[in-house]
Amino acid sequence: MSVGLKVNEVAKQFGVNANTVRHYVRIGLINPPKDESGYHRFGKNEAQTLRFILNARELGFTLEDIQRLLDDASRGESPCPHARELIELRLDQARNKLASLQALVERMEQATASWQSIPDCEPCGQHICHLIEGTHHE
Amino acid sequence: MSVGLKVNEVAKQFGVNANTVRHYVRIGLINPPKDESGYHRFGKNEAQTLRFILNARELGFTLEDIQRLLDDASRGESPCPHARELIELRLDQARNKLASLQALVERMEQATASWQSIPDCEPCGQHICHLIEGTHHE
DNA sequence: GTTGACCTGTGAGCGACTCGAAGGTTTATT
DNA sequence: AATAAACCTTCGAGTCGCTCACAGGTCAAC
Repeated sequence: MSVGLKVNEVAKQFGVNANTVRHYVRIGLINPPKDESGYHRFGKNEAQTLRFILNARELGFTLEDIQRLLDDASRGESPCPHARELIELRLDQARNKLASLQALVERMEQATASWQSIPDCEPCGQHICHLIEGTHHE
Repeated sequence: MSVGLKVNEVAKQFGVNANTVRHYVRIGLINPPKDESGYHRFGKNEAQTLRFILNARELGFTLEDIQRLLDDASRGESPCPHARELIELRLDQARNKLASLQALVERMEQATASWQSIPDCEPCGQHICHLIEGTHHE
């Protein structure tokens, strides 16, 4: 029976940066055993945990959320109730972020569009950059 | 002639957190002179700089960008060319972020919708959370 | 003269990595 | 057998734009 994959191997298999995997190990999301040389070895359980982490990350859970779900599962409890609560919260936050980002992009687009017809300013002491200071957004 | 406003006063006037103003002072975006008691005093120039910073921030410039624009202006050069370059870059980045955030929100919405009809799983050792692991997104 | 409200500078914390340094291990080549 | 290349380890620090906390100085009112 094989001892499992090393960090670079498992990272390559899942298509993520090896440093990302090390980060998850560092903060305790995954606890791969070490071989006699001190190398982390990812067996079936650890690979499953990593896959879970990457799936959850794709769904907008924070690493702290994921830690909590893993803790639930390791205590033999169903993580589903927390998963439902947490994704509700993260979805709400993501929608807020999305709205403010959309507003930002619109402001930026309006600014660049209006700047097309404005020449560069020469320093006059009255303003720092009339492009920026002349852009009004309420 | 007045020596100018103190941090809390200028922050209140512009509707920002005093700590934010202190942060800008700390990283050198604003350099308000100090009075005999060591208190930062914001006169007309400093207030103008703060207004510029807040305007530029609203347009998606990073603080480093803003520093650069202020440096241009203080060297007597027009910051406009850099402003045009930088907003192009930041707009591009904001659009990319927007797209990935939109995709995230869609994944989250699909997941929560599909979870409505799925009961909580009991721990079975086969999976960590079938809600999350059963959610497939390509 | 003391209370309370302000101010100062500094350090640390947020989130999720990402990079670098310093050093140990393994593999391949000479 | 020596050595070089390519891996691995831990740990610390950097990213961004704040935000908060700490320890202490200043000032106006009572």
